[in-house]
Amino acid sequence: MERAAAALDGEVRLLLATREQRYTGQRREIVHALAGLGRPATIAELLAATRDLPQSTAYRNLAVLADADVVRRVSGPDGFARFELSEALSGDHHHHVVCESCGLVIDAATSPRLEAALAETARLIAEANGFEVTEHRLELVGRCRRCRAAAC
Amino acid sequence: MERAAAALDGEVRLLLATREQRYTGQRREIVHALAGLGRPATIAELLAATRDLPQSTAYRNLAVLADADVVRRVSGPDGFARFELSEALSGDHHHHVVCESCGLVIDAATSPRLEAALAETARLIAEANGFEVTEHRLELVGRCRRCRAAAC
DNA sequence: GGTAGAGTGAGAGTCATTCTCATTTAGGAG
DNA sequence: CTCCTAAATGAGAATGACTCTCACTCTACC
Ligand SMILES: [Mn+2]
Ligand SMILES: [Mn+2]
Ligand SMILES: [Zn+2]
Ligand SMILES: [Zn+2]
Repeated sequence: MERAAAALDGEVRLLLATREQRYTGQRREIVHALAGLGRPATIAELLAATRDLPQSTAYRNLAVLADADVVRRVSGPDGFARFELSEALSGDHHHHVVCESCGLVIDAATSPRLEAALAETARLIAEANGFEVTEHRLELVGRCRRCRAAAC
Repeated sequence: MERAAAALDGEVRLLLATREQRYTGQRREIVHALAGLGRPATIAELLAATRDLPQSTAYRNLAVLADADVVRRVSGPDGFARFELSEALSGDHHHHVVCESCGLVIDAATSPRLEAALAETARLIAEANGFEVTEHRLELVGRCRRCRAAAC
């Protein structure tokens, strides 16, 4: 993990440098908390996972990190914003599964077949509507294992 | 349109009746405004498209209509909630294309190939994570024709 | 017509998020 | 190392979409 953490820091520093932003201790804490969690985290989760991170600083730094394409903002089923390391950084395109009962959001692997169908859909949309489709977001909605077990 | 409008009202009345809710004039105005627009509308758009609809009544009635499965709440790229007639009512499963420049959201037809790929993905998720997937939401993100034309 | 309960609407309240600004910090110049 | 300047910080105020309150109105049913 030492090596991976150092490589992550190097990439983040580079992305921030292109926007003339510094890679401060708090920003590193946020990035490493997100890397450790491995799923989209709310502000509350980030505050719990770090030491001495004021709420206003968390919001401001997440905006900076999102602008530098270090993190991505994901909207969950509840009203809370969630954040994860960007696909540019992790190099792994994926989708999300959300539990409509407890709000949990986890990553879901994609597949060549699904991506091919999505690409074809995007092409048809472009033809029919003049819309240029640059990315897609897919959420699979349901109930997580825990909520199913606890169900009445 | 006369026939279709009457049929729509009948279905809405039935859906509301199962929740012991009335189909009032304001609720009819909202439903018909949504039917006329044919794409997810914001509260502001609904207020502009109707006469004498106070904001608080719009929010309350949209909540009632959503609870009765007459309308569906869709989250747009900006922070604003959007509403459309439910798929149960229109009988047409579809996805959305959103313009990240101006916030426009329009409907996008699906295809058997895409739905099959989505169903397979849902099955794999269930196997791997114990997640019971009941529905999916797909947003194709890009730039609309108007924003592309106006681009710098 | 009378009445009980649903619906209405103006305004107050909520709360995640953003903004403000005085203070602290850090990186480069000398 | 010591300034100097601009970025970063953080406590609190402000914002704004949305929800709640409650006195009033309407409506379905008798
Ligand atoms: Mn993710
Ligand atoms: Mn739609
Ligand atoms: Zn759950
Ligand atoms: Zn646009």
